[in-house]
Amino acid sequence: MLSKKTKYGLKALAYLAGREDRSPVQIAEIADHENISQKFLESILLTLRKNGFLGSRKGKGGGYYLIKEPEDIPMTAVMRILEGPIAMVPCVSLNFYEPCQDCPDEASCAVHKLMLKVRDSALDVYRNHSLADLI
Amino acid sequence: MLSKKTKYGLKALAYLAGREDRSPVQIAEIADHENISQKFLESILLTLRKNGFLGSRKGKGGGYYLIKEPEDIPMTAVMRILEGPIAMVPCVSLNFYEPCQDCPDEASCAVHKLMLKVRDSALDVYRNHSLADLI
DNA sequence: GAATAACCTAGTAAAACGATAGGATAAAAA
DNA sequence: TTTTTATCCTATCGTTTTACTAGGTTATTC
Repeated sequence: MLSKKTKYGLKALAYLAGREDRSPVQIAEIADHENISQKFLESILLTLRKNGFLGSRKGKGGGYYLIKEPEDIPMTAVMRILEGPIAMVPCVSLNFYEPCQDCPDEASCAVHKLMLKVRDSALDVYRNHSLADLI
Repeated sequence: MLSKKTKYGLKALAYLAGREDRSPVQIAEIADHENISQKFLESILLTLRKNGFLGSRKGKGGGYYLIKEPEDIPMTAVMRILEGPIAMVPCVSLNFYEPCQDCPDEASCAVHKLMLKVRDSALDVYRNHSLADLI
């Protein structure tokens, strides 16, 4: 299941991407428009900024704005920052790999083989979409 | 992320499917072979039985056994019982549909469109695999 | 009737989730 | 310079989910 954090983050990014100009938009405006708790959204936008997706300005006329063009923001990157691994098990994750405690041999693991295919199929979708496709 | 419940359930089913005969196998044997807590596995096998995937016998020589041939057990069915919805958001789920509170219009929701594609890609994998493919 | 092994309900510790509180900092306006 | 505005940041908190565990019940076999 997609966390609310990811869902809200995607909606906020899509909202920013859908605007004509790239002038700062206040958290309150986004939260209001997308029906998101403002405080919660605040923390989400903060992590998006810290990870290079957004810029921000304080004070009057401040807010958040896209730092790159929507076409140049791949969904793989966004999903990995917001949701974490795209894979359903750490042992098939490209960016968050971890071996399983319980299985002695990955190559002969039934779950491993299936989950590799599921990961590849999801990856295929995310790799072929940028933020621009969300608008 | 795949829950341990699902992971263990898949492993147990694969273990049963990989045996030559369909005679009952004790929980202890499966738990031992797959490095799973026996009590936890017990509850998982119980739900698999209640959902028509397994049969069981009590007493000496008892245990669990596959009720159908592995080829006839689609991964979609197994995943839905063990893990729940295949979709990442309820609003794009075929079997567990629920509307979102926060978004007024599904058709114009950025997340909705993307998650539909992700669901379809995952569904494609599960639909093209049966338990037989896990061995 | 003793041993065996599944059946079943309940409970529980720990982690994750979805926020919220409240002040600090920076920038613009007065 | 002071006030206002809006992000920055850390900490906390209630609820839910997860991953088990406990302990007794029932059915089957020997």
